[in-house]
Amino acid sequence: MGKLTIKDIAREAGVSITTVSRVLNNKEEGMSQKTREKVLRVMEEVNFQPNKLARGLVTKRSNMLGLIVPNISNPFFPELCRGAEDEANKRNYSLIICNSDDQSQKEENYLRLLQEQQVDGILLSSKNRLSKTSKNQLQSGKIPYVLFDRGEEASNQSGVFLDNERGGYLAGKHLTDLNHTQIACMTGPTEIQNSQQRLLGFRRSLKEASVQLPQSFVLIGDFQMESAYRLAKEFLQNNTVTAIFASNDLMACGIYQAAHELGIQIPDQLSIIGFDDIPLVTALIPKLTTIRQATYEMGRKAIELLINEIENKSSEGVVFEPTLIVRESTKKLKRGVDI
Amino acid sequence: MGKLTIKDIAREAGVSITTVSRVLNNKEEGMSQKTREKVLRVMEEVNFQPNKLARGLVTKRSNMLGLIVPNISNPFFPELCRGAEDEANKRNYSLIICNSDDQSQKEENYLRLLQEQQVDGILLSSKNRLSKTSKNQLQSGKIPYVLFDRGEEASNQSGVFLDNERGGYLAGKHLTDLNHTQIACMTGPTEIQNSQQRLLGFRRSLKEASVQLPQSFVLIGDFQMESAYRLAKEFLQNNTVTAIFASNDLMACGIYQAAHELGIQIPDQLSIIGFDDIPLVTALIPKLTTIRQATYEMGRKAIELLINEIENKSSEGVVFEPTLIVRESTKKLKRGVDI
DNA sequence: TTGAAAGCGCTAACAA
DNA sequence: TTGTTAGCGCTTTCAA
Repeated sequence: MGKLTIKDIAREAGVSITTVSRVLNNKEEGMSQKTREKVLRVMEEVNFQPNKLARGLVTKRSNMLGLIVPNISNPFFPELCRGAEDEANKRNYSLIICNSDDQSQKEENYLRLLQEQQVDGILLSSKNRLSKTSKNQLQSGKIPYVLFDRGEEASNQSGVFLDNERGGYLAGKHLTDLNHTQIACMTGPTEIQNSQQRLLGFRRSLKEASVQLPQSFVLIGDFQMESAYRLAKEFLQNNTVTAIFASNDLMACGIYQAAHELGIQIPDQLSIIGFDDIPLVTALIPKLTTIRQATYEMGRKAIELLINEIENKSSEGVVFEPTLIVRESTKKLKRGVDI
Repeated sequence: MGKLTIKDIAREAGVSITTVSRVLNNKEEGMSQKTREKVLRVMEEVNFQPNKLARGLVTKRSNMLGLIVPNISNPFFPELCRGAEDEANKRNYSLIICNSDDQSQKEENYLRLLQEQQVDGILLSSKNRLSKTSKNQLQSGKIPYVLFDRGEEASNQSGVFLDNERGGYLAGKHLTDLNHTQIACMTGPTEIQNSQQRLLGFRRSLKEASVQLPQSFVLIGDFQMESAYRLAKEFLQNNTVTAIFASNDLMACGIYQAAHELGIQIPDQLSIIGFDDIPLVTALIPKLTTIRQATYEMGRKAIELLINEIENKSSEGVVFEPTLIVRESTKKLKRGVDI
């Protein structure tokens, strides 16, 4: 026998398919308790599993959501996905996860695919501004979507973002509060807004403390460990700083390696502060001081917004505040000390 | 206007819906080039997106696959998911990802949910043996599935596994080859078969080298960093060993912490070898020597098997071989040295 | 309180 | 080479 349908249940229970459909959807009104129980019993007996595709075809609701991340292997995203999945599941939605590798081409393909799969909404963490094609794709489909992790200025589009400027500011302030005056900064790719914002905030805090940030102390990284290692190694061989702010934790790891190989002690000779607070960062020795994003919560919230938008058509953005997590990789300098 | 359907395309192009369906499905036979082009043009113009739910309803193929992992936040799994997603996408399938937290209850719920969503197959990484309910669920639905990462003895069920015994053996052999004779081992939970297998192989290698493994040197961990730290700290305060094998990298991280706090130098006073080779492990100082699983490739292969099973009904298991990755956390002892 | 019937958007015989 | 028609499994008027 193939899969059972409501027809089979109806026949077995001696009622019409309408009635079966009614108990399936918990329609309270108008139905004798007896009938309902009879149907339920039959369903139970045969372990009936309604076909959601068929339902979706008529209700225009698939109860599926798309989630596009740059790369799930980037340790920043699993937590986010987890938050998203938990919230989605709680609200009876399933999550289709896609990796765009920050390529517009892939992003656009997935956007189209997801719409063909009739997802009810899309959660999108796109590199930067949406490509025109992506935007068209999204809007022509009239599909609710919320953006995550990257800003879209002056948009009425709902989204979940971090106050990156504030994060950069906190990092810089922490360092200047510890009396550091010779500070370098490793940013992410310049075309990514998040990088820019973090650098901006960082600059602001240094300025407040009257600390200079020479242009040559701003290293342009790419958010990866490997290149951060190389950049840092070269930089540290030729320059003297007492602290570095890495725009994300992965790059901070690379800096650890470089310092280690050069025999530079953290935090005694060099303070390092990261950004993100990815889980494994507590495994570093010494433990990394960093700026935390509430990643799980952001994933959860993003889904919440998305579902609200789907169900009520209401829509608003949320900006999360980063927090400073002081661990062991930053150290207070005696006032006026230069190494 | 609502979403466009093949009806609209048919009307616009002045053909029947059958014809539209035909070009949609690239049916070569019988259709003038002119008609095909006309239809394609119309589709192009309005950016037509066929409804896959409707198609699935008739073809009995949703082109969706379910992937159940214990927890995507465990750094072992993102790589796997990535491999799975890439392969799925290449073959035109989408992936619904679910976190079971190793709870049978959640696993069963997801299994049911996925079947109701009409996924074409399921990739399942279950804690241990499948619960009876899960098994029933899977079999009553007649849904193709492949198991991942954990064994199911004497089953004709296809799956993708690692030779964990061999991995444990390699770890032990590496240590004895380096002349270590006082060795401890931190395992995962005893009820997880993988743990057992790794320990078994480890024991075998020590035996071959005539090295004792006292019962008190076998620490039962839980694959987490935190408890590994606590276990290791207590153990290292009261015992003298020159090497520890951690059954996964996360626990190795915890041991690093403990050693660090006790002032024990790695690898000079203590060699550590891990298991898995999760990405961030190269960020540890010194870099961790470990047993590598080809995680991405396993994810890819698992999807390949699953799709084969779906499409050809053929089915076979694959066992991957672990490899030893020597980095900096293990050190050769002079023969006959005891500390 | 219940059921008959239409139809969601698509595919697949079968006919022409 | 093309079209007509009957469903896929479900929900939803509308009628009884």
